[in-house]
Amino acid sequence: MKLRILVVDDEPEIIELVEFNLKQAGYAVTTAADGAEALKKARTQTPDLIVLDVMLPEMDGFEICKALRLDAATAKVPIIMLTAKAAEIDRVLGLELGADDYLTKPFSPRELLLRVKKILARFQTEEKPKEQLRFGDLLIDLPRHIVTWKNKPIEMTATEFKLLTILAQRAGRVQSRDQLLRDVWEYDSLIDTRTVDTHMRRLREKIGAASKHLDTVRGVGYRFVE
Amino acid sequence: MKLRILVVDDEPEIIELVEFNLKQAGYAVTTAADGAEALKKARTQTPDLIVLDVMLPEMDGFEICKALRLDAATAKVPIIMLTAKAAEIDRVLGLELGADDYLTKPFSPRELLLRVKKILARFQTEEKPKEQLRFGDLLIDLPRHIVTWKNKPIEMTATEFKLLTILAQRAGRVQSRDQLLRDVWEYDSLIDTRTVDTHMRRLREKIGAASKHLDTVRGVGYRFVE
DNA sequence: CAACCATGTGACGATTCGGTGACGAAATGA
DNA sequence: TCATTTCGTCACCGAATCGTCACATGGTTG
Repeated sequence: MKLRILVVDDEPEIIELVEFNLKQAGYAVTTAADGAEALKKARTQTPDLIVLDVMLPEMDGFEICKALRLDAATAKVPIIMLTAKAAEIDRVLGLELGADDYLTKPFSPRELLLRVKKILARFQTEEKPKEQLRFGDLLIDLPRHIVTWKNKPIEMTATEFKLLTILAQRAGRVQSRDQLLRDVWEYDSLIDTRTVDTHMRRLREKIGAASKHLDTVRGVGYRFVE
Repeated sequence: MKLRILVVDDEPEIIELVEFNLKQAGYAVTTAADGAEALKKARTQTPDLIVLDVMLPEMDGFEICKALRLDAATAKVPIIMLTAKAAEIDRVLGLELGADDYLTKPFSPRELLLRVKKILARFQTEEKPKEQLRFGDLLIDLPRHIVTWKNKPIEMTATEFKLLTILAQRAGRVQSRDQLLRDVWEYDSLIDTRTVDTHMRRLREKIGAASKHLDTVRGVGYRFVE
């Protein structure tokens, strides 16, 4: 499925340039020449990204941006602003507006593409955290704070649960002891890194057969294997 | 590591001026006087940025630009075009060429430096370090801390993994033993440089056929060849 | 060819690393 | 309050890994 991009600008040449390049790169592009059209298309087509010029007749880019954010249907769509003045950058990225990136004119098509890719990559991978993690017979239920093995509950402490969860959420990726200390214990560890080992041991003990998922990578850290 | 800039122009005065200023600013500069030379150097030296004059004998800047884009090895290098005519700007930044910025002659050295910095900053920050390195049948997965050859995992120790990774990330460039000690062992090595040899040997042993990628450069160090 | 130097190789002792059980402190809960 | 659970640290052990050495090998130089 192609990613959809809405381009908002009133200058036909810019529109043409941007549209051509984005289409070339495999995106589905729709365009709008003014604020009213932009808002309407944003709501009806739910694009994955909006490229928005600041300088527009009637409703300017700032206003459109604000309006987009206020509408629940479009509030979360990433926006890249096009601006002629470097001085406007602060306002563009400011809190009230919340654009996700900006480009100052003149910009090269390649530059635009880089930004588009970067922003889309960021938003695309930002999947909402799953409520349940399942690996074979092992089930981790985050909201319920329950772990089961073959449907049989496994008792464990809060720290152990968090440790297991963090590892499972990054299944496959090796986590160093320092990393784990930061993420599980949160405050910058005044804690001995060996503490992680002890908790891993207790965790392994409790989850029994499921401990086959918990891998030690000597000299590096621990890893959850699927 | 200094950023490398290739300057392409046929007028010696311009070359000299640009080269002096860029070097002053801490860049590594190489120059080319015509299209053929430019293409060759662009491919062999993999500069981080190319400053390209439009007006050149034989092959003009537009053609060179196009040729650079068509070659995978140079397609992603940002280009700043130098042009005498403001009227050419559209073409320079336009669809078919895709230069990343332009300067109209005459330009001041400060102006050039500003552009160079701007462009380099943009493209430099976009590059995220790769999570996977693939060379033929050899795959190095950094976050997973796994190396495979023809999809078959290769066991190795943490040090060996780091050594291989560092070499692979700098594929093609020879690394001295001292360099490797610094980067792999991190602290300023109280360690014998011959230790590197031993680890290279163990590494080669373990990765078997893939060791064809590991080159010894007599008298200098080791190199990862693609 | 001979001497020399850089690198490959195998072996070995030293060190590091992770698993483990134990213990007291801290937190929890009745 | 007291009993119980959970936590962080420690000491110890076996095993994996490391750094170094001595020697072999092979390329280079005169």
